[in-house]
Formats: sequence, structure tokens, C-alpha cells
Amino acid sequence: MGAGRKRTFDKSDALDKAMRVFWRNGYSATSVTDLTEALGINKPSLYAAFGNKEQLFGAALEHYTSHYGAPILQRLTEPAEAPVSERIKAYMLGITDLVSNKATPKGCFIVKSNCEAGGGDIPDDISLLLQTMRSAHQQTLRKVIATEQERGLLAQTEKPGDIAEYLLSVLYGISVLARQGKSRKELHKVVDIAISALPSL
Amino acid sequence: MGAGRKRTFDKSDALDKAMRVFWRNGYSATSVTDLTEALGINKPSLYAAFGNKEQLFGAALEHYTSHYGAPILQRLTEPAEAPVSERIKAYMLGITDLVSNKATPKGCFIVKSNCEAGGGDIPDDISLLLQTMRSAHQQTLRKVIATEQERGLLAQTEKPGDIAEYLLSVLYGISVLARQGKSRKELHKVVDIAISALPSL
DNA sequence: TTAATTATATACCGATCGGTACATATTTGA
DNA sequence: TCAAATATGTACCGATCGGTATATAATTAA
Repeated sequence: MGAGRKRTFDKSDALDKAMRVFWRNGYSATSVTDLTEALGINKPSLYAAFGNKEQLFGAALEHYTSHYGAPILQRLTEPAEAPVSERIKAYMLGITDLVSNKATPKGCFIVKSNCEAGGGDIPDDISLLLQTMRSAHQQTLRKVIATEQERGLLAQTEKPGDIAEYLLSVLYGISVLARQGKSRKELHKVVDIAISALPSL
Repeated sequence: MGAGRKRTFDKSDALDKAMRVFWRNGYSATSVTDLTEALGINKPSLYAAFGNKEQLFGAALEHYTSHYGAPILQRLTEPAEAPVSERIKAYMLGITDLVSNKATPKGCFIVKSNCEAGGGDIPDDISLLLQTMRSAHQQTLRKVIATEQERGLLAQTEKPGDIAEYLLSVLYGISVLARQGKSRKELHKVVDIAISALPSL
């Protein structure tokens, strides 16, 4: 890979650490100094490795979706032989556990960033990225519901997009509640009630 | 009322303007200069009238709940002759309209502040105030549900606190969706589906 | 061994942060 | 009319903001 001094830190580890700082404090309330202290590196190293604060934030969002969100979304389609109601429940409980995990900041990083966007804070590029992520998530959920409705395994009293929006709304709410410190157990109860609304079976 | 020069601005108007700036940008991303520009006054006037940034933020939160939130909460109990299902629906649609109103910042100010809290940003006093506000809101909703259950007008398959938490969760989610730009109409659809989950009638 | 290359550490940049000292303008009570 | 009291406008404070210039240390290719 050519000449040059070796990096003294692991870039992937550093990205995960930076993500947790942003996740906890948000974009505006996180200073570059907060990041360098959490990563144990100096500013020039951070800028050389990740560009700037905005680009690092974008990378943190991508890291979050690919490493924390994606495995949970997988539960919507696997195991394929499981009934859709069970898969949706497993997915929702997975999100709930993620946002109430004691080892990571409370709440959902995407939801927190979404709430931070919409004002003057957060650059336009990031707002666009968030919009894209949210849209992809909604589409994934919508398609699962639509497929099951076509197979007749799910009642068709509501449009799949509307059901997806409803379920996402509950999950967003659960993320806010988790941020407030609500326990995993309390949040699971919300999932139970929310799922009982599904016109299924 | 004593001597002294008269204030050249209306304090109540100024508080409402300040609230909107905080509502849009959040606590961390709002600078004192942002506030003085929006209010059309100088920094010493702002500090003399409202203390400091933190105290002004607290006053803005109180102003929001008393002037924007309280009138909607009233729909939970009035008109008393209306069935509880209708009152809850009117309340939820009221919140939905508030957070998707084109004349005010998108989303719920309390939800946004709650997401901002939990990290290093936002002083402890404010976090406590938010916790108190949220708890009061939840209790109000819980009592309405409990009363109706005692009267036998609502099924008792779930505890009133759990139902309240579920409804709040949906509303929090709606606030996040509104912040993302979802229309009033789309959000009303979420309310419809959410209410169909209630074990009522 | 040397030149090119890359990372690190220190020290600094102009801009902005929340907050205030101070002088001036305005109002009321005596 | 004059003194006390309150508000305003300017100009400034030290601290921190995001970002970088520069020098040095380490690594590889020649």
C-alpha cells in the first residue's frame, strides 16, 4: 500500500466511537474536541482520516444503519417460513432492544438526528442522507407488508404504506421514550399493544 | 411600579418569538445572537428580561405547554358528554395538527427537547423540567382512561398506564414524522390506525 | 542510505460562543 | 427640577468553535 507512517489507531474502531459520541450528544452539541478526546487522537489525525466534522457525522450515520440497523431489518424477511406477524414483532422488539440497550446511548441515532434536522443546524447534505435512509426503511417495511397481503396472509383493510407508516410511528415514539429512560420491559408492552392493532389473521 | 425607562418590546411577544427559535433549532444550535435578532432587541435587554439562555429556554418550554399544549389536552375531558373514544381522537388529531402546522416549526417542541436531552447538552434543570412535563402529560392521559374503564365505557384488557404510554408513543412518532415533513393528512391516517388498536366499545 | 510518503504533535488561525461593563437615554417620585 | 431607577446601545471579555500550517516521526521504495 505504499510508503508512509502507519496509523496508530484502528479506523473502524474510531468510527464506532465517534458514532457513539454523536449518538449521545447530537451533531450540534458535539465538538471536534469531544471527538478527538473520545478517540484518543489529535485533530489533524481526525481530519486526515475522516475529512471534517460533517463528513464524519455522515459516515457515523452510515455505520449505524449498516452495523446496528440492518441486522434488525433482516428479521422482517428471515426466517421466511415464520408468519409475518411473528417477523414484524421480532423486528419491532429488535429495534426496541437497540434503543434501550444499556451499552449504547439511549434512543435511535437516526430519530435523534432527524429531530435535530429541519432547523438551521445540520448541513443540507446530511438532511438529504437522513431522508434517504428513512425512505429506504419505510419502503422495506412496506414491501414486506404488501407481499404478505398479496399472499392473503394479512388482511387488506389498510394500504401497506399506511400500515408501515403506523408501525414506524410507534417505533419512533418508542425511541423517544427510550431516550427518556423508559425500560426495555415497558417498551415491549407498547409493542404488544401496537401490534394488536394490526388487521392480521 | 416605580421609576425607570419603559421596555420598548412586549415581553410576552418576545417569549413567543424566542420559543419558536428554540422550537426550530433546539437549545444547542440556537445562539443568543439568533435570539436577539429574532426578537429585534440587544443582548443586555434579553438578559435583563429573561435571565440567561437556559432560563429563557425553560420559560419557552413552559410557554409552549401552557399556550399550545394545554388547550389540546383539554379535549380529553371536554365535552364531558362525548364518548371517550371521540375525545381521545380529538386530542390526538389536535396534537397532530399542532406538530404539522405550517405557521409554526415542524414537530413537537417537547419531543425535540427530549431528544436533545440525555446527552451532555441541555442543563440538568431543564432535563428535570422536561421529565416533569412528560410525566404530567402521561398522568393526565392515564387518568382519563382509568376513569372511563371504571365506568365500564372502555374495555379493561390493558392497564390504563399502558394504554396511555402506547398512545403517547404514537404521538411522539407522529411528531418525528411531522419534523420530517409528512403532511397533516398522512399523519391523520396514522392516528386512525393507532386508535383502531384501542380495546374499546 | 536516501528520497518520497504518510501520520503525529504542537501551536495557532479567525470566527463565534455566552455573558457583561459602561455610558447614555428615558421615566417616575420627591 | 433633580435624583433614583430602569432600559438601551456599543463595545468588549475570556473561552471555545471548526479547521489548519508547520515541524517532526515513522515507514517504504529505490
